[in-house]
Amino acid sequence: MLDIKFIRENIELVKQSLIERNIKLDIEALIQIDNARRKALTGLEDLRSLKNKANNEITALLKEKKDAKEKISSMKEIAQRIDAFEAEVRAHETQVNAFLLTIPNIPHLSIPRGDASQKSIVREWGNKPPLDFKPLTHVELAQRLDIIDFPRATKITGSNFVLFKGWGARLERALLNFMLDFHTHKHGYTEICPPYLVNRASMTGTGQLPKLEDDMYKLRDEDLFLIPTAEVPITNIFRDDVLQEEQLPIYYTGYTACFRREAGSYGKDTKGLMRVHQFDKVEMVKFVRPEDSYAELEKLLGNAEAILQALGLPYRVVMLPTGDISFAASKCYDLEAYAAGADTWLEVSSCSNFEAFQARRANIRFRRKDTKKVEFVHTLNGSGVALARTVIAIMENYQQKDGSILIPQVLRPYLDERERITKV
RNA sequence: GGUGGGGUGGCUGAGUGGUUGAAAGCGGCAGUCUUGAAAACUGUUGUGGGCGUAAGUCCACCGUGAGUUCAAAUCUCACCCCCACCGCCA
Repeated sequence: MLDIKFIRENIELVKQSLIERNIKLDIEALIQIDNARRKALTGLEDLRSLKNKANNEITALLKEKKDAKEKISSMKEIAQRIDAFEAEVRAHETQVNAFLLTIPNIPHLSIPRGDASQKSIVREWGNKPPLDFKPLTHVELAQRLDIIDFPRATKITGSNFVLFKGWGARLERALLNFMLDFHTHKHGYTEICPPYLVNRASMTGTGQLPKLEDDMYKLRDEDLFLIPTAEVPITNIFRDDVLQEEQLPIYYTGYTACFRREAGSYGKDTKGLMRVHQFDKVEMVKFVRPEDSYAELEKLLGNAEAILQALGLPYRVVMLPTGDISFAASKCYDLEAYAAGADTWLEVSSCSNFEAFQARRANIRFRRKDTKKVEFVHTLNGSGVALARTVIAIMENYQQKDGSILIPQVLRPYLDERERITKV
């Protein structure tokens, strides 16, 4: 969320950012509502001031055992006018806040302007596997090796759910353990295992609500949602808290399943593991001082890249343009892993700096050591990395002519030191 | 699910209608004393917002929301959350 004061002082900047994001919002209308709010607020506060003074006088009269009847009855009318003003101020406030929750973050100056076609490729790492045969897709491989059972997942739950089996399930678990170990041992993160259900305040704090309610799985009997990413519970750890400057930066990582309805994306990327309603992901979340957040973003990106490098997966780093970054982000890099079977790049990580956008919504602040002043932290997060698509990349890039899959070296300690997954 | 207790400032904790933004203690900061530190003593110490160049001034905030009243931390109602015990259960 942006500060209303900031918006008032930077109207042109905010308007420009909306154009660059291709979002239509009437900022002038917001300013009008806020003007009305301020006007009513001033009127209200004047009356309240009057009331407070009168109440003190009444108190004094009563103490001296004097008659205060006249004074009291004269205040009745004031009280009514205060009630009317309060209702007005409240109505305006509700409108302003609702509007503020729909305004996206301001894109950082360093990112490309324009729609998705303007994304810029920052760098590529690794070489595509030199396969001397026609590679299979992960769906075909999974079927032959009997490690993923799509039809039965559909029977149990519905379409676009997954059931891993045998070495497929082991591979999933190995990847999670490997990534968590890597981030905690080598990158200084503290592991978190958070709840998978969160309340409305948490969803609003990180920016998923109110905009994306249709994309969430929601409980019927309670106002709780299944998390779409570990970002939500982990970022909300410090909701409404004041941290000490010395505590920063804070690095958290955690594995959770992630649940997404993907409403409106039917027919798109529906093959196999590409776009599923439940997938596993290791997430990294940082709480940092404002002046450090862009350096921290680069480090975060490096932490995610290190995973792909360790797994030996060729990938590219993409900087998203203004029209393609998420609602809450001001700058975002995607990591796209190459998958040989489909011959395509798959988004396996998204690393974003939210600056104070989430912190303002979730009210996450810290106290400066020297000035003692409190201000909002900057929050960042990145996938480190998302599993379903990483599994695609591993299966397709490491497939062998005989239909088996070579296991990346770093995963073997987690898989009984096996070299490959073969048909059982 | 049942019963009982409770949500007050960074923390502990008083406060049941009228200078209570809120006692006291702890913690923090500044000072006195000291070669230095500790102790002791003194002072100070919440957040957000409106108006104002500023000094300043006004308003709000005692879980959340509504209500009663001239006046609410204090009374009423609803909701949320926490704790304890019982029941159920991985």
